[in-house]
Amino acid sequence: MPRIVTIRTVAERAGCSIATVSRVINRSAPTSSAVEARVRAAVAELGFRPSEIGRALKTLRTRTLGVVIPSLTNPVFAASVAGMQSAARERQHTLLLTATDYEPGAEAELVETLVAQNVAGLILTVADAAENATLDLLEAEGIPYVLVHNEPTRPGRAAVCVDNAAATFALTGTMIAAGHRRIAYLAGRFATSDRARRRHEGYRAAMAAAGLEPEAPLELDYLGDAPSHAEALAGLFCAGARPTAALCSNDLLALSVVGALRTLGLRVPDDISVAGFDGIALGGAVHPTLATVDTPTRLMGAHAVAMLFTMIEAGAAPRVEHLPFTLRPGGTLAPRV
Amino acid sequence: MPRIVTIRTVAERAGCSIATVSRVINRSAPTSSAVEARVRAAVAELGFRPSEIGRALKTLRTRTLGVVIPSLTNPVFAASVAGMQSAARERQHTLLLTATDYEPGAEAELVETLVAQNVAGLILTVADAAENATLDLLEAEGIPYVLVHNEPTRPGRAAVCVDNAAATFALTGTMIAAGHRRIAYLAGRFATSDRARRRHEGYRAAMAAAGLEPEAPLELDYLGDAPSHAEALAGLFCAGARPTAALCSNDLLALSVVGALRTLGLRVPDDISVAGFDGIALGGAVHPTLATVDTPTRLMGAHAVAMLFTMIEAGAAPRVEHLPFTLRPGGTLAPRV
DNA sequence: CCAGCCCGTGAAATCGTTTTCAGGAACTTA
DNA sequence: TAAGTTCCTGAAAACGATTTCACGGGCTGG
Repeated sequence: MPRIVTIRTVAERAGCSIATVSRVINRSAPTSSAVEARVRAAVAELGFRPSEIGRALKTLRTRTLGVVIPSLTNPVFAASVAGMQSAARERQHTLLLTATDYEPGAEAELVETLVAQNVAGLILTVADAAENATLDLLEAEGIPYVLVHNEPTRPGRAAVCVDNAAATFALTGTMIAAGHRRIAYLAGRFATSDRARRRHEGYRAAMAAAGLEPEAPLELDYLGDAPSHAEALAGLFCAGARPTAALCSNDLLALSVVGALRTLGLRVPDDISVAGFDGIALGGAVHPTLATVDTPTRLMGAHAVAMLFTMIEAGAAPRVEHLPFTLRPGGTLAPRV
Repeated sequence: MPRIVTIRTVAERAGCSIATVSRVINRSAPTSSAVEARVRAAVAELGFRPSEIGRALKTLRTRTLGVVIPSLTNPVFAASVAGMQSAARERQHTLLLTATDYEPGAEAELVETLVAQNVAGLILTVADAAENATLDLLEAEGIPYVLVHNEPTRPGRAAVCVDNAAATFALTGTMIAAGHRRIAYLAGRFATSDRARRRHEGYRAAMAAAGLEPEAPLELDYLGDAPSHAEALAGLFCAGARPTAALCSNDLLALSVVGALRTLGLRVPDDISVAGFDGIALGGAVHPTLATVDTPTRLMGAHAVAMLFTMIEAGAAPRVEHLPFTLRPGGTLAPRV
């Protein structure tokens, strides 16, 4: 029994045409105050709210933004979506949310779905922004989009992100300054994603700048069961000449690594220092607190929406916006004595 | 430059009427294999995808589910939305996601927005399911909805939840069995929400059943800064005869409480045992691991979607589905020696 | 061989809006 | 008073799909 009160109902009640009702509602043209009052009264009495669908069909524009992220389970993405949601709401828009769940082919399919819904624009975090047929398609169709977390190398792609390389460069520098020489690099399942690559580059650059030998990255599934992590880490950290510190490519991984090291009988940070990346809230709630790079995740989502609107409304050209990161000291990172 | 290829373009290309194209696409009526082949070819060549808007306007039904939650920042809600998303995707639907950010009046407004988009149904977590004008409105309009996390007392409201009272009853029982007699109850900002109330009831019932005196609940903002929590807890736990255990109404709060107690110089669990509620993933990543009630959050989201579909498609009557919880032992809860 | 059926197809109505176009009333100005 | 403005309003045409209705051709059965 959906939607029985349409603009026609209102028009009858107010004794005018539907065109006039539309004009009153959207203030799209001047109306006499008498008519306007009658229309407003009718709207209120009937509880009328214009159908977004009817409106969208005519204008071919919806008040909806499409979102594609890998997963909501990762607090980083959850936080940025939260930022998008509140920024969108301020502008009377809603989010059509989809997640790939790390399924490779899903990106293209989800974008297609969203485009079929005539979203006003898209915000997405993709595996690789460089060679991405889906993004090419959006550009070909002229549908505005903004990337979040991705750092596109190719010009012409709009994005909101932090400078991942600079951030790991700085973080690695802090660890080196604390006296660490052998710093392991532990990567999550994102080893193939563009941002993970950039982070790794920053690590290598910092090591090289200090005249140190970068370690080969060790790839781990984050938030996989801790036992498996312990096993994977045993080889590296239970050897004679082991690293004194571990740089993890994200916070979830870092928290898991701290736990795994503990089960191996290694103390953090006494035996091994650990640092993460992202700055998720819970990093500050654990003990010892997690040393990490604090990235303004929620803000990134909000800025992405803002940027998308400048593109939609003002036709602004795509650009890359770098948001500032800060190093967050934490108990897991101690000077090497 | 949106959407240049419509069903009409396809019809011309295939040399048939738009009605036939529609029939082929939806298999809504038999077509000759020759025509069908031509239409499919045209669809493929043109990359045609039917406009959800056009379709929705005619049928007055969208392939979209509206979601209203308090916040994405809480991993509990993020996880249940993740479950909804994947369940919806299996059924070729997408989520229109909104969050109230704990703003009191927002619920009604968001639901109105979603209804204006002609969502097929709604899934929501509200502050109070008992006396809720918004839900009454949905029922009056005949729009199907399912609550998640809420435990409606009034019959006729569909919901997927755990038995919060039974769960805290069990958890409190475990603590009592471990020898604790004075068990503090710490509540989050949800003190007013129906599920928080149910949890508190379970605690009180368990205490009463054991012939113990329930403590007055202490209300805290969760994930507020730890210092403020330490301050708030100091009075209770630095007294002479202090509780030996604290039951927290959710995991985020519990993690924060553990940290706050630590800053007060109290050891967990040696001096004070702590337990949470929800079973968020990170509870297992911290040390000591968090004792808690494990609730199938993601599953709840998925089940909510499933239930919603039975209501939409089969016209099933609203019902309350209780999902099982399990007590998850953890290092924060130790026997009192 | 003819009547009757079934099957595939197209024309047209419809969904709820926005928007263009034209017309009528009121008012100003010569 | 006539002509020219200005303003407000309504009729009607979109937008892109689904769906009803009717029709024509090829069957089948008597």
